[in-house]
Amino acid sequence: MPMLSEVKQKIDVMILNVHLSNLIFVDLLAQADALNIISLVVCDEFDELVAKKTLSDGAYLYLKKPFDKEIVRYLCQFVLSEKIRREKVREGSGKHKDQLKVDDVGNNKIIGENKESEEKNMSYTKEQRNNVHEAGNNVELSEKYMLQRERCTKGMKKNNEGERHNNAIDKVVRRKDYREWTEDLHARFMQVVHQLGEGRCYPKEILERMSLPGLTRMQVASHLQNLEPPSANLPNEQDNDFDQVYSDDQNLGPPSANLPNEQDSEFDQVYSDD
DNA sequence: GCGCGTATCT
DNA sequence: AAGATACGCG
Repeated sequence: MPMLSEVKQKIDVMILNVHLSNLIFVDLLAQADALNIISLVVCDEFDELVAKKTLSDGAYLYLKKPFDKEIVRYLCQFVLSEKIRREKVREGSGKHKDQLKVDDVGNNKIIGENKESEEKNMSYTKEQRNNVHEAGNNVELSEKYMLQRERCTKGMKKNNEGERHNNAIDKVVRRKDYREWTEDLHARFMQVVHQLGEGRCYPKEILERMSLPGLTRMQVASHLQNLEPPSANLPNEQDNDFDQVYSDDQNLGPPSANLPNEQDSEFDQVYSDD
């Protein structure tokens, strides 16, 4: 473990050969995970429970021996793709949502869309990339030999000591679906907001008027929050006596100095898309 | 306990 | 940056 963190050159991958009789390597896995080192665990037996434990402890793949050379070839591609994925996540190359897509287990989708960042650091050829893609989609292969770690660990709420009966009940706590506000969705949202007017732009009503199946009030609220520019508050129409005091750059005069029709246009400004 | 606004987290 | 979550308040 000290070696992992003290070695100067960055370690990309750690391959761990283990026996089921000896499971004390979990700390090592955790250490590697903390250092963002990709860990492969190799074992000569397949035990699903151990495999899952291993994966949840930070391993990226669990492999049963023996495996042929072809697997090894795919293996480096798996590692490579994971490495790229992590890099992208780390530098948050935002904008492109590929990275955050909540893939389910086993579908190691390869990011092929982004052009620059990968070209820069890596030097693999295009055909290699295609092979990677192939490997990622080769479900049969991956199911036969390995179990892949599920991403997006999270979603467990207050999993406190209230319940000692840890068994099949808690199952898989799925992360709440990530709501992506597409153009259409946003447009619909804006339409409803305008339709409601500044008087009652409350999440609940917006939610109801949008009438979309999976949408939650929280999501609407969150989106609404992002919409508002920091200093402008909306739910007032004309009875804002003291609000204007806090706006610094305009309306230096008393509140009564407002032009009668300026409020509407101001509202439009606030909510018009850039 | 819900719905809201706001702050903070990922 | 875009959403999710936490939290306090009425």
